[in-house]
Parts: sequence; structure tokens; C-alpha cells
Amino acid sequence: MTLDKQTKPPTTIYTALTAKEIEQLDRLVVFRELEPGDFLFHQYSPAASVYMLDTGMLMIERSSSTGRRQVLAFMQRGNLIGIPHNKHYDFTVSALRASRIREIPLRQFTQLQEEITQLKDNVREIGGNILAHALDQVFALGQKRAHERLSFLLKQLSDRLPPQQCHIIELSMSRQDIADYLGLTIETVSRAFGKLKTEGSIFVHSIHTIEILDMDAIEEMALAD
Amino acid sequence: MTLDKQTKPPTTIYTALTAKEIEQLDRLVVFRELEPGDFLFHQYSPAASVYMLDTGMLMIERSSSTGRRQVLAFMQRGNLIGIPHNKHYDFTVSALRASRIREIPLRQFTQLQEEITQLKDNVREIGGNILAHALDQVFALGQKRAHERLSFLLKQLSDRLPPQQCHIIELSMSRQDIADYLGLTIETVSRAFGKLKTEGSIFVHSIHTIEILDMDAIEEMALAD
DNA sequence: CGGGACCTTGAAACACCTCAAATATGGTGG
DNA sequence: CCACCATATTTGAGGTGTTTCAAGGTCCCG
Repeated sequence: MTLDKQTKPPTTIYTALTAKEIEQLDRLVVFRELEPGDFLFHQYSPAASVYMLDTGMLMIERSSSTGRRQVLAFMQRGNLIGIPHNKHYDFTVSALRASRIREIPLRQFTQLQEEITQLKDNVREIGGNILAHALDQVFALGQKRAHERLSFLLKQLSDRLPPQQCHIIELSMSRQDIADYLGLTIETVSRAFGKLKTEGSIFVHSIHTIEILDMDAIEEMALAD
Repeated sequence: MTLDKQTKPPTTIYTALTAKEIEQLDRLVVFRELEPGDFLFHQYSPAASVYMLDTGMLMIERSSSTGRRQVLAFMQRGNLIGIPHNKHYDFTVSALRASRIREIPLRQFTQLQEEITQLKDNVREIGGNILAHALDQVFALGQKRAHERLSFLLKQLSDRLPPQQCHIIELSMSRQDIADYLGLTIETVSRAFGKLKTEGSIFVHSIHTIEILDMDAIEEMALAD
């Protein structure tokens, strides 16, 4: 969907910083550990810090007052969370598995951006990537059918793995989480897995371990052009 | 969906600049006029400028290689277009009606941001608003039904009008554009209009002129919570 | 007044959802 | 280590909403 295919590693706030700058940044960091199901912060709570995910997996979701839920993203190593555009976060972040997170107080982080140009550039770049991700999701939800949307997710998860092992995907999220990410019901997600399985595109080792057998087919459906 | 309801006027690049700063910015501006159907730029073309819409209406869309099209936004006065996160634009922008656009060369615009802190803050704010808009759209496409999605669009258009006349909406876009924005077909859009009309929520003066009779109902469906 | 593009309406097909039941999974205590 | 339970997932049948295909209207401009 987006122009640049995954050739270069994704930008993080540490990208291209000097050792000295990294040290400056690290002085602000407080490490936090989350267990599966723990919340990092809730929708509507005041924005006080930004977070970078070190290990584990986080889920970003938004809920409306009557309970409809939309999962906005699954975050992995290196992702930055909580760049605010409001005084309050407008989504909830929780851990899907045990996670280690770097917390950086917003005020000091903002200040450090003034000193380190590269850091500000990185934040801008990450902001752009987040928007690109959101637009990809808009495209997927607007234009794709169930099994194509599922392929879209599998491709996203696969792309973030090292190339050698990008065929085996560990799903940390539940079928409900997947459904709420793709704008489907759990039953439809389950049947979409069944369809990909029947077609021979994937092999389901266990509920949470999927092997992509035919990457080309998955990619084609994910792009759904 | 998003926390802040439309109380304050939306941020533009000119927001809170001093007269002197505005003059600095205006020195970079080249005005461009577009007729309906004209393109401002195409997907994949190199990003060289940013644009601010003065009058008229623009449409942002993205197409996949096999022709499926997703409309990403309808832009109105004050909106900023083309903040790049790539060397290339990853969408196409065209005019829905005669439009007047301020073009600012990217290099000089970037430079000026270094001199004027407020300008940079504005760009960041606008970037956040764009993301918030994209996330609203994700929510709409993922969670809402046809007549709710249409209400979502009508509410968006209504919110950008002055309060006195926010009930009468001039639709500059075709039914196909609306369909591609909402992830529906033109027939479904047409039936959704029919449904809102039957329910008495709207009155259709002409194909391109809609009056909202029951704003509460439209808002409730737009939020769809 | 005619023609073409755009929009609406209808009927049938299809995808997805809902509700319900069966099955699998994972954790816990015996 | 196994049996058991609660929870999560899959499967099935039927209903709903959206799409598809086709026809009929409407609008606009020459």
C-alpha cells in the first residue's frame, strides 16, 4: 500500500543518534514491566509520558461510549507510543504479553528534542509512519474482504520479523482482538483462518502459531489490488 | 470519537503567528488555481511542496495497482496538504470545485519552521489532527453501518461550516466519491440517503444540497456508540 | 429537444453477522 | 500428572446488510 516496502529497518527514537545523545536520552528513561492484560494507560487519561516498547507486545484500542471497540494497532519492539496531540491520550494501551517499556516524561522529552535535531527528526519520521499505518488500515477496512484483511494483518506481523523466521508468526492476541482490529466478528475471523488454511496459504500449528506457506498469495491478498 | 469536540477553530499554519511571521511565510507562497477535476499532484510523484487550501474543496485519494480506490479525505479551507513522510506523495489530490491553493516549496517551508517555533508547533498540531481524522475514519469503516457512515460524513462536513448555516450542506463530491470514502458502493450510499430521508433526519433539496433536519439523530448515528 | 453522465430503484446473490452448540485450550487443584 | 473447570475458538444454520447486475429516472449542457 505504502510506497516504501520494508527494506530499511523502521525508525525508532534512537535511530542515528550519537553515543552521547543516546546517553542523554537514556538518562530520562524509566523502565516499566507489564504483564499480559496490564494497562499502560487508559483513554482520556492525561498525557504525561511517551513510551517506547523494548520487548513484548502492546495493543492500542479505542472504545466508544456504548462499547464498540476498535483496535488501532499492535505494537512491537521499537515502536513509540503516546506522541500526544491532545492533553489527554485518546486511546487505551494494554499488554498482550509480558513487556518491557521505556517511559520518558513528556516535558523532558520535548525539551531534549530541542537540543537534539536528529531526535526531533526521528519523532517526525515516526509520526509519519504512524499515519501511513493508519491510512493502510483505512484502505484495508474500506476495500478488503475478510480473508484479505486477515492476510493484511499476517503480512504486517510477518514484516516485523527477521527475514529468516518471517514465515512463523506467533499471535499474541486473541481472535476477538483480531476481529476488532479488522472490523470483523470472531466467527468471521475464524472462518477466514479456515479459508486460508484450506487454500494452503497457511498452516496452523496451534491457535497462536501460524506458518505462512505461500507468502506470495498472502501478500497478494494483503495488497488486494 | 476524538476527545475535543469542535469548540475551537481548527489550527492552520497561520494560527497564532505574528504579523511579521505571517509576512515571512507569505513571501514563500505561490498561488495556484484549480478547476474541478484538475489534479494538484499524483500518487508517487516526488514531494516538493506543501499546500494550504484557501477556497474550494480538494479530495485526497489512494489507489491500488488494480484500481480499487479509497478516498482518504475531503479538504476545506485552511487544511494543509502534503506534509511528507516520504520522498514521494503516497496519495493523489484533485479539485472537486474551483479552488485556490497556496503552494509553499518544501525546502523553504522546512527552513522557516526552524526560525518560527510557532509554525513548527502548528505543523505538529495539524499532523496530530490528520492522524486523529484517520483514526476516526478507521473507527467508522470498522464499526459502522452504511447509514451511520453517511451520517459520519455529513457530520464532518457540517462541523466545518459556520454554526449559523451548518444545517445546509453543499456536497461537492459525487456519490462515487462518497462511496469510496466510506468503503461502500454508490447504490448503498444512495439507499443510505434514502433511509435518512425516510427517517426525517435530512431533507434532500437537490442531489448536491442536503439539509440536516435532526442534527441530534445525525450526530448519534455518526458517533454510533 | 436530445444525449450522456450521474443517480436511484429493484431483484437476486453473496458476504458477513447473529445465535447456538460443539470442541479445543489453558490453568488449577486434587 | 490427571481431571476438571472456565474460557476461547470453531463450526453450523439462519438472518441481515451490502453488493452485484440490470433497468429506469433525473439532471445538465449542448
